[in-house]
Amino acid sequence: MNDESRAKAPSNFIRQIVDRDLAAGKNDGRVHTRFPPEPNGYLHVGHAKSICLNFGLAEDYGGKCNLRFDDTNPDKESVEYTESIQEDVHWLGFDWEDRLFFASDYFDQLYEYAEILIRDGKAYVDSLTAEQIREYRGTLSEPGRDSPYRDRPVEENLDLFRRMRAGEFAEGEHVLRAKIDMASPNINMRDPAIYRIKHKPHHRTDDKWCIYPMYDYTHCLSDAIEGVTHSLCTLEFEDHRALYDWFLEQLPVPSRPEQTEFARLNLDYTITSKRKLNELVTEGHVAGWDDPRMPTIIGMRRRGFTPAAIRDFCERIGMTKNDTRIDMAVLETCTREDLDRTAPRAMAVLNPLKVVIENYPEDESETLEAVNHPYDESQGRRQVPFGREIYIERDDFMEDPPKKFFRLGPGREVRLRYAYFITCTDVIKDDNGEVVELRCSYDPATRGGDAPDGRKVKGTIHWVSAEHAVPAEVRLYDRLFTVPKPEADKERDWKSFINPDACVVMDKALLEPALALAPAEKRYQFERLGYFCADRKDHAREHPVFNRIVTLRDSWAKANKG
RNA sequence: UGGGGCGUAGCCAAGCGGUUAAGGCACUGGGUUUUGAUCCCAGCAUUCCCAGGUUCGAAUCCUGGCGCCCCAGCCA
Repeated sequence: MNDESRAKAPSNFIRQIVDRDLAAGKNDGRVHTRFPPEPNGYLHVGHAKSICLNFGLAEDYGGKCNLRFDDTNPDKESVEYTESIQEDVHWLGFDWEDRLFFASDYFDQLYEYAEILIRDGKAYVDSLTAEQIREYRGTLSEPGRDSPYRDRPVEENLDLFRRMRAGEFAEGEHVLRAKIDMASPNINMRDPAIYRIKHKPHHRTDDKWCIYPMYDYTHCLSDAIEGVTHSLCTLEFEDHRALYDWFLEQLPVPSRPEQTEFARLNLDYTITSKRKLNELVTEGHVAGWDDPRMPTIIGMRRRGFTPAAIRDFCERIGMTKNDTRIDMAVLETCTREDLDRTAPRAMAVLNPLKVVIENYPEDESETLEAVNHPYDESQGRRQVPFGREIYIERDDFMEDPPKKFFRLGPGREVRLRYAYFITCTDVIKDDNGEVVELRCSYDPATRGGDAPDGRKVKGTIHWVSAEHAVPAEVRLYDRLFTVPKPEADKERDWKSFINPDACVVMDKALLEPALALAPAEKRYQFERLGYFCADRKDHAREHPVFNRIVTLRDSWAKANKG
């Protein structure tokens, strides 16, 4: 991976906390984080923010970051997801070395801890139904009531809990609860469930267990077991911190991690909810988790976004507790900046219009030299074939152009990039009055693109040689939704805002020959159009397929809008 | 209505009692250019949710409002 030297991330409130802890000599000067996904879906940009935070922090402070799967719910989890998540984290440029962990690795220890809680009178087996537990819990403004089973003797609790583990009960029959405070204003402290019965095989422990620990109980203990110092999570867990601390205080844990919360990422014109992304996939609104319209890591990768751009993006958006939404332009800028530096240039015509250069000798062709990158000489040069018949972009011709249109029009002269000046001499139309072909003349003295007499042209357009061009499919991607906050509308279903034009297929596109040789996932700038990436699944020598990652900035289009 | 958070420009975000209130994105002008790209240069908050108060001095401290987000899974 081309990594360059990664600049140290700007400071933020979390780094200030780490600095303060270090200065106070906390944790023996260790900084240890973890990225803890549940393997119940694919990772998305929101996760990228967390990954960059956790791994980036460890990197910058000479610490460590674990990858730990929070796999406590076999109903939703699978190995498919554990594998894709590992691939995505690696692709983003981070490495957990030998620290790949699973919460399920700790099931034995977690069970022992639960027995300790029971013996200490701090947990009990409740036999209320789920429905009843909900009723007993109270509401936001009223306290809950104690379960009638709350004061079961320790021995009975122990016996019941062991029989739960042994599989003697059906799902829902009993649940192990922490005994805290049913009147707590913090609902999470009203005797939360810590173990529930699930007669389901687990993707790692198979059928060893039929009781599974809950998130709140598992997470803090897993952090403590791993020696995590700074447990970073999103804002919705802020209320859970009291519980996180409670378990750590009750149990003889080997270390004392501290939870800090930050705001999750909201990106305009897309969604970052695993549940909703899953819905898009299962209902067929997109072609899969890796659909280039998806804000999943795998989708963004397929679209062509680079790891460096995504990392840069995560740095630029900041790290605070503010509930924010980020303008898509930030991601686009990061992507353009990275690709402008790195992507070789090439010419492709998306919507071809034939041009015949009438004074160019028949049955002849030649080869012209083009640079692969305007300011990175090391990318070298290439030969581009040229001939009497070429194709240009339809948008680069106007029959009755305004004064400021610096492209082709009847009688106008433009430069063909790396080639010649041409002048449009005639416009050929079909029966419907549609322009089907242009007749032009060229100036042989302008070979390479400069006029010896010093005359200038305002415009330079791209082109491909008709004889040599390679047909291709080019997919133009755009934002997934038509509105910035598809989830915000109370009346309309968020799915009704799916952008029908988020993928426009140009199946008559023509490439300069060099492009057909591109390997999958190779990125280019198609001059004057944007950045494109050879599709990692569908691209082939015989049938090139390119995805548009992002357009070039286009001040002409902008000036003509509205 | 109980609890937990948040509020600095169109969007992010520094700021931690004394600064002309950083920086980025977006936007607007101008220059360079064989990509209407890139690059360069300039502009863009007399004011920090509001109102009081403390202070020689407040975005920063205090008090009271207002607005927004999260929590009532045997999900994470």
